Amino acid sequence: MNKVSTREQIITAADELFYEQGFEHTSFSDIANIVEISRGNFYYHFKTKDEILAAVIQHRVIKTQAMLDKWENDGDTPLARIICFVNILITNRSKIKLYGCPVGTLSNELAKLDHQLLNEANELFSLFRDWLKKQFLLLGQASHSDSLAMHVLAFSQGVATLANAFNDENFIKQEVKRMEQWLNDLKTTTKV
Amino acid sequence: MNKVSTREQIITAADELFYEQGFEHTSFSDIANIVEISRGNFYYHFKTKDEILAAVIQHRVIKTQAMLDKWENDGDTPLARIICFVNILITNRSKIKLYGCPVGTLSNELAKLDHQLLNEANELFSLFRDWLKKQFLLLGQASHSDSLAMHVLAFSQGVATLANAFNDENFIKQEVKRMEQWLNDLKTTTKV
DNA sequence: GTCTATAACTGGATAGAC
DNA sequence: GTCTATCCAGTTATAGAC
Repeated sequence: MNKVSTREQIITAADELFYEQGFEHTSFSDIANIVEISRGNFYYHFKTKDEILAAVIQHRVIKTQAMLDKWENDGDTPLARIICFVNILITNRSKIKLYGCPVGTLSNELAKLDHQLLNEANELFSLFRDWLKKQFLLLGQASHSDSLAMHVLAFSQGVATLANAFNDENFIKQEVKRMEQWLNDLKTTTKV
Repeated sequence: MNKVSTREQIITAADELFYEQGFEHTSFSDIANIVEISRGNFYYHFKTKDEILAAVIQHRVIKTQAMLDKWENDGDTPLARIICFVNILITNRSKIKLYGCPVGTLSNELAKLDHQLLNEANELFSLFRDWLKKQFLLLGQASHSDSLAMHVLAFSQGVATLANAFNDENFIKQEVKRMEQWLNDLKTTTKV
């Protein structure tokens, strides 16, 4: 069992708190309390709050890329892989119900703060978008692969937002079923 | 030309700032600067920040109800009325691109703050949900009118979130077209 | 109803001892 | 690498003059 570095502990704690409480609402004390270090020590590892945010985003990018790579292997067909994506809504439903989607909510918070790291945060969306686009290309939807990728991404965002607002996990299941049906229909038609 | 009361001016300014900057990020000074009153005077009108938030939500509820009533009159058929709803995305696209949906983003922010007025904010979602449900009932979709209402609501949320993240107004137009097509198809089939 | 002054507190950030 | 002590700016909120 390796010892986890303080820096890593800070990133993990901040990652979670930024999701659950929002970036701005999370203070250095909040993070320091979880990691059980003093606020002063904090500054040895990160000089500014933005530095922590940058590290958290970087951490999420790496985790996301690893997840996409895993789906790439797990799914036998492009359709199966897209359904892997759709199913994260089910897997993460209890947290989504409480806090929404980690990607969408951070992106929106930073947009309202007019924060300089907004573009970096939106990179997470691009990872999903490009990956989905690739799958739709393989599905033979060459002419509108990007449009379909955006549609599936928008679907996931809408479901997360409403599941959060109405505190409703069942709604997630219902909509995922609808989306799977739509994806299956897509295979057999060429409708835009 | 009637003089607008200071109280009303505060509510209008707060309404806008909460949308553009978020609730927590907006300070009393921000609002006071716009209304051009001192921070001290502020407390004559509202004792706490939560009181302003409550007034802003109440204000939005009234505006929303008026808008729904207007659509009720403007649209000749239930389908036309639902399309009125979908088209707010087009009408408000420039602001949505910058700040997302005012309903969804406030709801999510308050959820993360674990704020006591979260339920009041979510009432805005319920207004739309119930109104849409009514239209789908009239469309003859008795058995899943609520599920369809939620689907259309989720659609609007997803589109707003992605339009904001990717700074893309065109995406809004594209998805609205897709939704209108889907609504038209719904009339002729009984597919869930 | 509006103002100034100020209290009470919290947040991010620094300096320097250990 | 970790700590305590401290600074400074910004925020909510109050008291009291005009």
